[in-house]
Formats: sequence, structure tokens, C-alpha cells
Amino acid sequence: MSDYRSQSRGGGRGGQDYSNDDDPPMSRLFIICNKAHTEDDFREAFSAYGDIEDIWVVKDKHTQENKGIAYVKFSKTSDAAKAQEEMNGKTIGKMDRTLKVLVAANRNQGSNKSENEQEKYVRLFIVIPKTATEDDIRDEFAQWGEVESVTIVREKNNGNPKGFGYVRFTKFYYAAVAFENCSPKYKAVFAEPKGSTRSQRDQYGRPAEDNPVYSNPGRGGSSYNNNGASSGAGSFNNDWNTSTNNDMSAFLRMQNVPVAQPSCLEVTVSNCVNQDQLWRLFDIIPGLDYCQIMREHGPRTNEAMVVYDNPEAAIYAKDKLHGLEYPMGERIIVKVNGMSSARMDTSFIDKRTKKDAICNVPLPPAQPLASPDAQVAQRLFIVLSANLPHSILKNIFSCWKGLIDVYLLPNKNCGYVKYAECESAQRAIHVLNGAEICGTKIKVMEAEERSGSDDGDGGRKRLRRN
DNA sequence: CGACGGGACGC
DNA sequence: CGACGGGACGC
Repeated sequence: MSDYRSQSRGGGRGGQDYSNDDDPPMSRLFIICNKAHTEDDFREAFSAYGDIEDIWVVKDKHTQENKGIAYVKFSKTSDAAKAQEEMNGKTIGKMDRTLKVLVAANRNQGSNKSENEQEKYVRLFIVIPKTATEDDIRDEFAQWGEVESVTIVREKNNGNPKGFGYVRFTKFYYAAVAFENCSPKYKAVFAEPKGSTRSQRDQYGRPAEDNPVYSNPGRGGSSYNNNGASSGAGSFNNDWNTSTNNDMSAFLRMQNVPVAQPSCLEVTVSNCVNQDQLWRLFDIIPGLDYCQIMREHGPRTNEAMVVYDNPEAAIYAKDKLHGLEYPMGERIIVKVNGMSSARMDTSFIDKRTKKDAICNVPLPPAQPLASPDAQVAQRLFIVLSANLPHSILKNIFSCWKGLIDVYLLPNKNCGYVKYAECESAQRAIHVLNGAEICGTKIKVMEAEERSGSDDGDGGRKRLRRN
């Protein structure tokens, strides 16, 4: 993984890729041929299928003799697919030997022969609206080629769609055309073969624990890191409510909350500092309760929230750490939450004598969560005056029984909360609407029904996208 | 005022 | 049967 040279070329400038083997995916072919084949032979035979970025006839390092293998890199996956399917088994040049044409494996993973062969190339993983049926998806994707099957993944209990599924085509080429041309709403990618999940999905998981922040994931790089919802999501596990089974520790933590006073700091820190490092830094001052990198703040900085269990500790931490170079050359900026003035105003603290560090209203102790598959009894819509980490929100809303899910919309300070019990939802509204969480105001109300997804009946349109 | 995410297959 | 180079930021 250290060998990835392509990372720095994220953006929009034009096109020469020398080494970006797997971009787009499966656009490079591995060809087993004859030692006498030349680059020109391959160019002549393969350029009919599309733009070729690179042809490489592999030679022995020492003897310079051809090894009888070659790589041909196309710009487009579908061109590579067409070439692979048509040239495999053909002869080119004046040679007798037939070519064996395969999709090249990723540079760092060696041979491909033990794979399920076609399995990897004919199946797309897609996000599927919950209202869609297998037939809908089949009809939609049949425009790109012959669909062999569609699978919508469903809950095993109630058969409700999970919101994603698979489309299997009869040929690599069809899958490639669909991959390139289907609506972006499907977020199509080539499906991993059934056994090996989570190979590349780690980038969404936990944010930097002991790794520095990685820059860009590969294709389709929609912003993955600039909102509290997604960056917070990975830290779920480090927080008070470690999981559904850990209610007791959450309970104990929550019991302590109401006695503490405000002590929330807003910290701007280089994005090469990860959460663990930041924690250790602020933990120098006793009383650290909470430390969370929340969002990107600039091209090279993140914004974090740091909470102490008493205001003196927070003031002291600000005093000692504000302006510190950490690491060398990168100053940390520490502000009292919500205040823009550089100087600490202690009267600010006094005004909040009765408020706890996390929320300015008393909260009940933490309650068991509902399963993520649970039936939603009530959905709430929440609006924040600033972003908050997902972990804090989850914590707050888990003070009522049967919380299913909390999320904020990308790049917005509003979102949804789902409960399996109406009564919990109503209590959450009653207690939290108008409250402040770490100095951030929150509104909580019943959510409107979602506007019909794509049933196409013209009606209330408040948004133009669907 | 402020409105719709992510997701990996019954192992 | 078979699996990984050369080139190079830019005024």
C-alpha cells in the first residue's frame, strides 16, 4: 500500500497517467503471448477498441529478452472489456500462438488465476432505492446489456430491502458499459466476489486511529470527510456507548454528566494530527472527558471539539495549548466553544453555572438502543446551529429507549433521528427541542414523510433532484 | 428557518 | 506456463 503513486493526482487537470493502473478499474489487460510479439503488434491489434494509455511488453531485466507477456492499459474500462473479450484466443502478427488476454490484477496482488474468473467482472454493486423491485432494476440496467440476474439484498426477518444489491450481466463488457453510464445515484462499483467484503471499505470506517489522515479514496470521490456525520461515524466505537451491549458504562457516564460545568473547547489543528494524538495532548491537563475531530476546517486543518469535566481545566488547557506548534510549524488554535474572541471571558462560564458539559438541560440516563433493523415508529427531524459529531448526537438521543439511528445530511447541519418507540421520540422532542449541546442549539421535531421517491407522480416538488 | 445517508451478499 | 518498466513536476 505504500506503493501507491497515484494518490497525489486527485484533481481535475488533464490526462496523462503513467502509473495509474487501476483507474478506471479493470482497464488494464494482461496478455500472455509470444516472445516475438512487439509493442507495434499490440498497438495495431488493440487500438481498434479505444484509447490506449500504455503498452508494455515485458522484458527480462538482465537479458532484455521478451518474456512473452505484455500489458495494455486502456482509458476506459469498457474498451478494455471489449478488447479482452474479442482478442482472447486470437492470434496477432505473424505468430501462431493464440493470445491469452486477461484483466490485469492490481499491481500489488500478483496472479489472478485462482480467482473465480468472470465473477469479478460481470457483477455491479449498486445502491437501490427501497421502493424499487428486481424488475425495475433489471429494466433500468438492461439498456446497457444483457442482465443475467438482479439481487436486492433484504432483511432476513421482514424482507425489507436494505437499500443495495447486485446486478449480474452476462458479459464483462455489459457490466463495464453499465458501470460507466448508469445514473450516479446507483453509485455503481464492480462487486467484490462474495467472500471478501470490506477490502477497500476501510476508508469509511474508523478515522485515523494510529494512522495519519489519508487523502483521497479512488474513484467517485464525493466528499467523504467534510461533514460530521460521516467523519463521526467511525468513531462510534470509541465513545461512551461503545455498542448495544455496553449500556452499563454508558449509563454510568450519563449519570455523571449533569454535575459538570461547561468546558467545551473548539480546536483547530493540522490534519496530520489524528484523534488519538490530539487526545493524548489534551489529556496532559487532568479532567479530559471528550475529544473528537469533527470536520475539515481548511485545506490542511481540522476542527475538533475538546470537553473537560470542569471549566478550570478547559481554561487552563486553552492557556497552555493555544498557539502551541504541534507538530512543529503547525499552530494549534484553541477557542472556547462558540466564542470568537481570542481572550477567555470568564463571565461566560458564570452564566452557565447550572449547565452540564454536554447538554444544557438534564437528560435521563442512557437507554438500550433498538436494532438497526427495527421498525421505525417515529422519525424526527433535527436542526443544529453548528455541526456536531455523530457520536455526541447518538449519545444524546440514546437517553430515550429504542434509538435506531441518527444521522446528519452531508454538509448540512440538519438530519434525522429514528426511534422504535413513539413515546421516546416525543420525550426527546420535549426535552431537547431548543436545548444546547456543547453550545450548539438544537431543534427537534417530527419529520415530514419523505417525498415519494421515484414513483413519478408529479406533485410537491421542493427539490429538483430525485 | 432547515428536509432525506450509507450500505457488501442467510457465513 | 506466465504478473509488473520507463518516464517524469514547470515557468
